[in-house]
Amino acid sequence: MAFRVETNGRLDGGSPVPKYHQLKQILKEKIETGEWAPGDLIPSEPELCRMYGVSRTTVRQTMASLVSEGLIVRQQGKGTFVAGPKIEQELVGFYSFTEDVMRKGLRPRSEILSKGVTAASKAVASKLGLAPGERVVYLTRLRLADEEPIMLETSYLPEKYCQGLDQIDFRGRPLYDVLGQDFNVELTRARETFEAAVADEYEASWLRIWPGAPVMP
Amino acid sequence: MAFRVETNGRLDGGSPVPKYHQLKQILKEKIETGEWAPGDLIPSEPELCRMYGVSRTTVRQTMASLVSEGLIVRQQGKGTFVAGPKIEQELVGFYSFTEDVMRKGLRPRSEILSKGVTAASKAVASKLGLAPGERVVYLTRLRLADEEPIMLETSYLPEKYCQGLDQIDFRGRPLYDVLGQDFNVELTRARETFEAAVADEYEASWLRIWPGAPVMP
DNA sequence: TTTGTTTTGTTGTAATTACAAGTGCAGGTA
DNA sequence: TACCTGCACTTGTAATTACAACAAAACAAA
Repeated sequence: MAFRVETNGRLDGGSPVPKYHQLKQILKEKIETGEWAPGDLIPSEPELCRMYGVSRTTVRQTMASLVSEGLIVRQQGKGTFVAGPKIEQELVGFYSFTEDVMRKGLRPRSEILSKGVTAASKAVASKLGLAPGERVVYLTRLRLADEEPIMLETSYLPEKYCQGLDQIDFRGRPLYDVLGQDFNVELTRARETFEAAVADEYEASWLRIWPGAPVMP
Repeated sequence: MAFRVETNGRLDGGSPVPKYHQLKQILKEKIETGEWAPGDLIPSEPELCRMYGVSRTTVRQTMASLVSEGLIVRQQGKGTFVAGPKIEQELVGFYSFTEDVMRKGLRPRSEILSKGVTAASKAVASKLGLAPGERVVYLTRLRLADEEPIMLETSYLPEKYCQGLDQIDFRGRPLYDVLGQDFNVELTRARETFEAAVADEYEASWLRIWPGAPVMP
């Protein structure tokens, strides 16, 4: 006991399962069990090397895999952080379709297919931290890049944060801009669902003919 | 001219854009232009090292990226091959959700959210090679793996190939099985749209509460 | 206080080396 | 023929080294 080495355990080198995969499972578990919560800074590469007795090569191979699975986010000079659920990632990480498309040199545009206010379903309410039945604003937008339909997006927001949202014309403006400037909504309380990120030809043509279909749950 | 070195050109080391990214663009272009066709065996790692004057580290970094984008497929001992287009992979390559899920050791299940017959819109008609207004069968299914909603899928098929499809109970059976055995439909005439391949927790709960929403265009 | 510089710690890029493991073939052996 | 062994070639795993790029805090100078 007294001389127990401060390490989370060496990885099994003789095992047929590669070290980077063993390490990946270990880190994955820490994330999934909540030992490492979303937003947490996780140990740096050199620390992990020491903790598990592997080279930086192996640690980085593990990290790359976790990044591609969307479990962690890395930032040069700062560190590696546990990613929230994808939704949160894109919102809290300040994902903006408009900016994203512009960065690629394309012209972004949104078509509002439907919007309004409705009572929150149980599922939506729980995600937004509301009581079931509380009123939420919904918004379904077709997002286009250079007039090419790219994404169908449905957003829910608590109505109490968005009085008058339906009068706003935010075509061409990022939704978060509108909310931030005009309503000062706390971003972390917004949730969105994203559908159909695929942009293949057929999907596009299918989206194009959508008139204003009633897609609300 | 006479002594031109047989190489595809060294990469620019002084450039701010990393070598593995430069190489990635080069290989990507060869694939997208068709110089390397789907199924082709592309140069081995040592060959690429020689051709572009980079280390195997860099080549492998490039390859990993292309694999994650689905442009190439690698096989230990054999080599690296150009992957077909995704759509083709999944449809013409006889993609079957049921088989795919079973291969992963999970129990596949489908819930039919809506089905019926309608007149083909112009867009759908053109994709299926029909005259506008011809009748098509539509089918919206929620696909589950071990009771976890994974995919929301809408299929269109020409009615003339599918007389009586609505009487069939194909829960648990691959759609192509049903069509192949009972209707002998030519697979290449089928088209599908895939939505929401993401399986994160929130998306799942959102799908779960979908009663049978009218999602037809 | 404000600004600029240095230092420290982080991830990113890259080369090099070594061996393991899968594939296919050529050649030898029973 | 049938089987096996070795060899050549492929990708996979892993350690090591070096430096670049970025971020933030600590520090020094105006």
